[in-house]
Amino acid sequence: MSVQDDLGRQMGGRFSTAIVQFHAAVAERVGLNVSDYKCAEIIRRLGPINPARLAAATGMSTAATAQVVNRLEKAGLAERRPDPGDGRRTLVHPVEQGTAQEELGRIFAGFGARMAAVMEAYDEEQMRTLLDFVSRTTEVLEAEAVTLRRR
Amino acid sequence: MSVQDDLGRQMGGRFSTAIVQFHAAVAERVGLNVSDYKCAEIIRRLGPINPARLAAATGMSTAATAQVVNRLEKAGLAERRPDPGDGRRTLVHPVEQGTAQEELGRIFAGFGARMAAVMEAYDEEQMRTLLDFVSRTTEVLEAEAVTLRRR
DNA sequence: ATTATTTAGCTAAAGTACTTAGCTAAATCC
DNA sequence: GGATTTAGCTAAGTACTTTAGCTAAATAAT
Repeated sequence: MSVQDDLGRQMGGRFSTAIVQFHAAVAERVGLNVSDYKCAEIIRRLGPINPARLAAATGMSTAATAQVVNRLEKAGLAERRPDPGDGRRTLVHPVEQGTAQEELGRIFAGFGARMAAVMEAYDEEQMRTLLDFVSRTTEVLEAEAVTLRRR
Repeated sequence: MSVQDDLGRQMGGRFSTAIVQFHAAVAERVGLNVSDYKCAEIIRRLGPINPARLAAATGMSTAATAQVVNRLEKAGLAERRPDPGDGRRTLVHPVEQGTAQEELGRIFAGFGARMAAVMEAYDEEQMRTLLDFVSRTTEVLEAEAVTLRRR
């Protein structure tokens, strides 16, 4: 039972479950379902984005994405605007102010503080190792997901 | 823009999305929805388990869990048996053989091989750091999820 | 230039999954 | 021995996702 095995087990089971549960709890707290919350995050992260790309990023159909955007507009978290360069296209813009955004800010401030406390245990060198590991693992996960879907 | 910020950003965004997407892809590949797949994993990991605990572990209602177990039984991934000690209780047992399990084995063998390649870059000391980080982060995530739901 | 095709996004209807409510049976309590 | 609690299930209602089909704008073809 090596350290590597421990790590693999932890990553595959409790850790990934914890991530999913945490995001589900955040979404619930803000009054969104998990899909809507995930889309809101992507919109905020990738700036103005068109529905097709949003659909591709989440793996959902474009129809489902349109309905997600409908709900996010109602919730005041996103806004549809016509693409000035192409009349067919729509750009979904993030809306930065509003109660939902403020609540999200508070939640992630609390989470950030706790993670900062965890981080204090590591020096610069170790943090570089952690970042490297997270980056590489992300790439493997993304690549595997694509491979699995492609077949 | 410190290494710590980079890590926080990566963890909050791309990494957690990648985990979710990967598990969704695996589930789809095996012909299950994400909830059913997650339950199957928990059943396999925690051995014979009763529906109430399974519901608590996933955050779903016991009613939804009963329906999940119905589908898993049909899929040949789990089996209900009466608890010998308490006639009210049911124990959900994992079923180890079958095509779905074999497919899962193949998928995780491939994933494991790629992660092993990532791991080669680290020595024992670094892997201990990684395991420590993952464990602590898991605890923070679980605690935060509970706190968010409690209020 | 006008028509045909492709592209982007949307709505509507159908299917699937989760929740709330209510039921049955076994164990425990008095 | 009857009342209450506990565990699990089914059924009906709600919500989200998909498939199918539509409209409008851009591009291609004749």
